[in-house]
Amino acid sequence: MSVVESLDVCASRGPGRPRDARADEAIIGTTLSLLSEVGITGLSIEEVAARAGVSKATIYRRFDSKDALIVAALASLNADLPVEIPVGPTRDVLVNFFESWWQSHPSSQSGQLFPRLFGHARSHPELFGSFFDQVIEPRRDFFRRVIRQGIDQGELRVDTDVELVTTLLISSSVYTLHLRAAGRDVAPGSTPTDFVDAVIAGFLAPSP
Amino acid sequence: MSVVESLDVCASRGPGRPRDARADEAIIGTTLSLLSEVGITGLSIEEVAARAGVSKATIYRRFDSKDALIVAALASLNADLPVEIPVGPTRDVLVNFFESWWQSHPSSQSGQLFPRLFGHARSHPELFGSFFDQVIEPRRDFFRRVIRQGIDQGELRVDTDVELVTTLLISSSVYTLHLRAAGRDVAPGSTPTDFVDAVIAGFLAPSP
DNA sequence: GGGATTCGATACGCTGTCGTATCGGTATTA
DNA sequence: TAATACCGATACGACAGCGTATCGAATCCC
Repeated sequence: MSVVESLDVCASRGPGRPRDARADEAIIGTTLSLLSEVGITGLSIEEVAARAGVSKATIYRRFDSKDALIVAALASLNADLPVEIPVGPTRDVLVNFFESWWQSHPSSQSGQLFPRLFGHARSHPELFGSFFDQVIEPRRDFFRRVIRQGIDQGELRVDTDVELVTTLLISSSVYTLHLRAAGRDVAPGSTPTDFVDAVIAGFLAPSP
Repeated sequence: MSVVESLDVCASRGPGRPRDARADEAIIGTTLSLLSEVGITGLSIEEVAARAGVSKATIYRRFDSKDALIVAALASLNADLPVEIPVGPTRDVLVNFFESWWQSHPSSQSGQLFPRLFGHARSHPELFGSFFDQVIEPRRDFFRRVIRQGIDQGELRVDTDVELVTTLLISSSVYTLHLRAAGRDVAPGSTPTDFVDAVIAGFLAPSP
C-alpha cells in the first residue's frame, strides 16, 4: 500500500500481476506538469489520473495521499543533476551554464515549477522543506563549487563571499526567467552574459 | 452591487443605511493577510468573512466575485509608495532603503505576499498582470530613478544598464528574504550593505 | 414616521475533490 | 489450474467552497 512497499516489489516478487512501470512514469510526470501549472493547492488527484490515462485506484495503490505523491514527484527531479563541474575560466563556465539554462527554460518543467513551489514555503513548510533539501540545495551546491574553483584558480578574490555570489546569480536568473515567461520582461535585451559579468565584476581578483 | 457603485455612495448619497467603512477595511485587510498565507487558489470567501468578522453577504454586496475582491485588495497595496526619492550618495540611499526593507520584512505583509503572487503568474495571468502593473512596476520605478540619479551625479557609469541593476537589486533581496522567512538562510551573515556593494561594484564610475 | 439600504446570520443548491470500495477483467507466480 | 495482485471504470459518502436568497434588526434620507 505504501510507497516503500511498492519499491520492495522489485526486490522480492510475490504472486500476482506486477505493477506497470509506465503507469509510475505517467503519474509522476503528470504530477510535475500539473504542479507547475496549478501549484500544490490546485493539484487534484482526479486531474492527475485523467491526464495520465490512469485510474484513481492506480494512484492510491502507489501513494498513500496527495502529499506522498507530491513528495515522490519532487524527489524524481534530481535525475539530471550534473555531478562534475566543467573546468575552464570561471566566467565562461558560468556563461555557458546560464546560456543553456535560459535557452531550455521556456520548455523546461522546472522553470515553471520552481517559482510555483517557492510560493508555498509558508503554507506547506514540510513539502517545501523536502523540495528545498532535495532539489534546491544540490543545485546551489553546483554554483558554490564553480565559485570556489574560480577562487582556487586565482580569478576571484580569496575573500569572495561564496553564498552571496551564488545567491546573486541564481536569484536574478530565476526572477528574470520567470517574469519573462509570464510575458513581463524586466531586463529587456539583457543576456546571461550581462548578468554573469555584472555579478562577478565586484569579485574579480586584480589583474597580475 | 459592483465596486464602482460602492465608490459612488460617497459622492451622491441616496436613502438607506450607509455602508460601514470599517467593514471595507476589514475585508481588504483580511484578504491580503489570507493571500499571503494561502495564495489565490487557497483563498476562500468564507474564511475572509469569518476572520474579518463580517458576513458573506457583506462581501458580495461590495465585490462581484472572488477575483474582483482580489483585484481590489491588490490595488490597495499602493498606499505607502514613496513618491520622492531621497537625495544623497547612491550607495547610501540604496543601503538605507534595503535596511529598512529587511528590518520590516518579517512582519510585513508584502514580504510574504509578493513571492506568493509571483507563483500564480501562469495560472492566473489576468490577476498577475494587474498585480504586476499596479504593484511591482511602481516599485521597480523607484529603483530606476535612484539608479538614474546615481548616473546623473557621476557615481555610476553613464552606460549603466538601469534595468539590469534594478533587477539584480530586487531579485536578490526578494529571494533572500523569502527563503530566510521560510527558515532557509541562503546567505547567512550577509547584510543589505553586502548586497548593495556587490551589485553596484561593477557599475561604479572610475574615481576622478 | 416611512421608505430605502445596510447589517449579521443562516440556509440553499451546485460543483469539485478526497479517499474508499467494488466490479469484471488481466497478467503473473506457485 | 488456482491464487494473487494488478488494471480501468465507476460509484459512494463526506466535506468544503461558491454565489444566491431570505430573515429580522439597525441606520440613514426625505
